Amino acid sequence: MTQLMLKPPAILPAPPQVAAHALRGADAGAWRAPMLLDEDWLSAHFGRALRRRHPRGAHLFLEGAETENLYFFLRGWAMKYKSLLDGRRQILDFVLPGEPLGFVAAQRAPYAVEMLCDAETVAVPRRAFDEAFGADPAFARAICRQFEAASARAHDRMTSIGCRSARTRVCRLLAELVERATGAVPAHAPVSIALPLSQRHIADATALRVETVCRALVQLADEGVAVVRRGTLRVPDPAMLAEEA
Amino acid sequence: MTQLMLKPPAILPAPPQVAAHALRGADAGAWRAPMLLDEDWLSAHFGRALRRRHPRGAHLFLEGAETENLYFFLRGWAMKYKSLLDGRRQILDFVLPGEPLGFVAAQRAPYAVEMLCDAETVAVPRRAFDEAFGADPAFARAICRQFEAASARAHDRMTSIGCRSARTRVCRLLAELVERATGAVPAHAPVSIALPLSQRHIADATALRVETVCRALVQLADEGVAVVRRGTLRVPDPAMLAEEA
DNA sequence: CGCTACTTTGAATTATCTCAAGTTGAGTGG
DNA sequence: CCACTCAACTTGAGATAATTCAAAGTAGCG
Repeated sequence: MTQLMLKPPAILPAPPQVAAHALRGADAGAWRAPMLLDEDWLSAHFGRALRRRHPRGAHLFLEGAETENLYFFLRGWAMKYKSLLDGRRQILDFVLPGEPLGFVAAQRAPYAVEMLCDAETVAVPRRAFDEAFGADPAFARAICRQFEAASARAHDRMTSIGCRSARTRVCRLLAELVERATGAVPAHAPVSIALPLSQRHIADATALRVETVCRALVQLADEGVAVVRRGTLRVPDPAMLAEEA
Repeated sequence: MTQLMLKPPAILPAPPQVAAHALRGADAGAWRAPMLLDEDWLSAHFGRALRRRHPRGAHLFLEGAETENLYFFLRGWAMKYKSLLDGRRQILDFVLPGEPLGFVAAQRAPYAVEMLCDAETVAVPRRAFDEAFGADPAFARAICRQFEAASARAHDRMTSIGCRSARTRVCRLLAELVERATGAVPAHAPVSIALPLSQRHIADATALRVETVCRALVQLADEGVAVVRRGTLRVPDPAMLAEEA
């Protein structure tokens, strides 16, 4: 009954370049990344599925919360993070349009989720999700696939944080985000994407301090490798950035 | 057709304490952790499932390999790791008896898997696995659950590596392994488990250098928090160790 | 018994952090 | 339109946890 709504990102056509807007947050995420789970299909499949809008800074849920829904991102970026007792924060992953969010087994959220810009989601009640998971192997597989991809990203980030220099960690993060946002493998053509992240966010994702991130970004900008300015990331040569990472 | 072979670890009875053997590797993992996926059930379910023995140091597969099987660990420990060009190695996770290993979506292994001691697995051909996944929602859910748990561990480790001191990172790792190996939540009763890891392994898992790990372990031993000696980890007070982590 | 890998300890080095002090820039309200 | 505010960004200089390098000690294994 379900047509193939699961497209491997790799074979998707490269999306159009997004214009570089000066407004951080407002326009970030307006362009839709490759939609792994089609919205119409979601609506049809989950009768009680609820479409929701979230302002920048809103929490979808906090760490430890009992979540009654799972979510699919239609628009906007979010971050998964853990807070530490000493006030530090580790950003675990980012959520981009087209990606699912939530847990099948865990009762309590192992991390918090906060919107990085105005966003839109489809909330699916756990029960409906469970039914779909059991009834539709293709759906189950797609979810599993997403978990696997998230797991791979977690491993990459762990390796990055554990083994690489500050500069390299920042490069890797930027390269990853460009690749995920554009859905394209790194080429030599210049790319520009809306990046709804402060240096604080980059610092918390790479396990560096803001000052260190700042120094790295200044250096990268000087060298023309990558320029982050006013909510926009410009990369003259993504392949070069990827190589650095 | 499938009886409930999926038991949440939390409600399992605490397993018997394993005797402290002096032989690293030989006896490590001889005791079986809570089996999430029963061996008999696996055999019955996957006709072509193949039981295999692997010596310590053997690779199940290397990073980048095209794996034709998925695996379930019956006995022994293994590690998932990534190798870096400069010779460094990041251990991503450990695999304990009762846990599945493999990828549904990825064609190529994103990490290598090496045995930490003599081990025994059940290899399930990808095709058979896929069929079971589609045919049996309970199985699919169990797999998803395991992925989720692995993902949570990756997030914890990322946070640990990114935000904590050398000493704390080592404590967290030891606490995690004790909890996974015994299947029990930390109590005040002394615990001793076979730990088939060298300091090198601990270093690569915590993103520290061997010397730093050594210094941390010496300190922990002096304070009576945890003692690692000849393949055995003794923890006088697991609750205290957990608190430290 | 001797090789090899692992562990331990010390001393010097360094990447990153911390602290401190600007500067810039977006948003606000007069 | 300007002054004000607050947060984000930038830069410098000093502190430090962990690394690096070096070397000795120990244990496992053929």
